[in-house]
Amino acid sequence: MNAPRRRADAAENRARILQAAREVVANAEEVRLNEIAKRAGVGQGTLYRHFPTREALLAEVYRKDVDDLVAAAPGLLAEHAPLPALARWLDRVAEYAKVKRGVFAAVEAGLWQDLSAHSLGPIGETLSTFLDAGKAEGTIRPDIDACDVILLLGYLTRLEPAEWDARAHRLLHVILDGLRHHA
Amino acid sequence: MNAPRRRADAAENRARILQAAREVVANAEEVRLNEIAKRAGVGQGTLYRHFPTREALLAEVYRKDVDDLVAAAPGLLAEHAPLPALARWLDRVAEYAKVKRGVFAAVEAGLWQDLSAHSLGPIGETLSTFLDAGKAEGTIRPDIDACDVILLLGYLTRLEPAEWDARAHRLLHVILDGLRHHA
DNA sequence: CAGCTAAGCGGACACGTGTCCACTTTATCG
DNA sequence: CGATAAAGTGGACACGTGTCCGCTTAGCTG
Repeated sequence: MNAPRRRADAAENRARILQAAREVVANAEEVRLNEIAKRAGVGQGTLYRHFPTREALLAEVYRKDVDDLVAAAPGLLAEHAPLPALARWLDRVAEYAKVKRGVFAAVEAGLWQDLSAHSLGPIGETLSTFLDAGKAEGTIRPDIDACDVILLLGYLTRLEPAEWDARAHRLLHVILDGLRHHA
Repeated sequence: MNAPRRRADAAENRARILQAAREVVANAEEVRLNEIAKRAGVGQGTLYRHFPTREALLAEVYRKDVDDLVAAAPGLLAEHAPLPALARWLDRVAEYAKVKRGVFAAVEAGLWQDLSAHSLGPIGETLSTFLDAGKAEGTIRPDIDACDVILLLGYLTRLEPAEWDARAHRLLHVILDGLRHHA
């Protein structure tokens, strides 16, 4: 972590790539890696060196959004019972996914890589918080974990914009009902 | 449907492509369209003319499997109440998805195209049968449709083989619980 | 300050997908 | 049977992703 050898220019390149990525994401609908590289004035090799996959890049670009989402969790848990709190939080997640479709897909994919590495990542951790609270209370079935929920939430990725309003919210409720522990 | 003009050789090409596709799917893990074209002795253009997307091709290759799945539905509905019948059918679907992962993804994607075209396709129709029976009985919530269920089922596509046994069945139950109508 | 070493660079390349269009073939019709 | 129109063909091409490797250059070392 502490200052690997040649950080000066490498870090600058990394920053430039990120900057370029933000611009491209903001302006264009399509996010093409080589375009980002060109705009940042670096070769693809450099881009891929800093961000091994497209998901890694997008995840970094939107790290702040994820942080905001994560930060909202404790407040919800303090004010509501676990299940309603989770419902509200997922509403926020879904809202976000609606606006930033492509990004959400990327984040989800990245998240999936985290899971392979036996790390839940910030989103997974947050989900676990809700789930644990619900399990302790006895309202959430004890046999599921954050990974399961993420799997189910994946539908948000595939939902066409046109179908969004009609289905997203309702399906969230279906999932929440499924998570409920029927004593 | 009845004999468009130049069917003779075109149909033969189509058959050869299908034949080649079956061989490739059976032998290789990777399914590359251009390999199929080469093996069939046709150009890519011809392949894409007959099957506009990779899903269309795969769907045709596995049409029989889908038919089998669809054919199993009436029997289940005759012997069981709607919800348990659906549970068993989804078990079969999941079982199939486990063995033929790539295929399932392709079928799902194709199915999604059907839905865009306002046609449910055979799988969608079958699901609707179960859902309608359950709604009539009052055990399935009335506000969901086949499309919703397919959306939720999408997790099967993303599930890693290693995780399969641990999660697939359980998540099926979570979904079924979510579909249940709590009066 | 000069020389060294490896971290870092960047673009050429390989690969798969899907599109396009000039050419070929075949069914029909006079 | 020969002309014709259009259905069909096939491969070249454009594009995006991701990899690879020889060259550059920053930062240490004496």
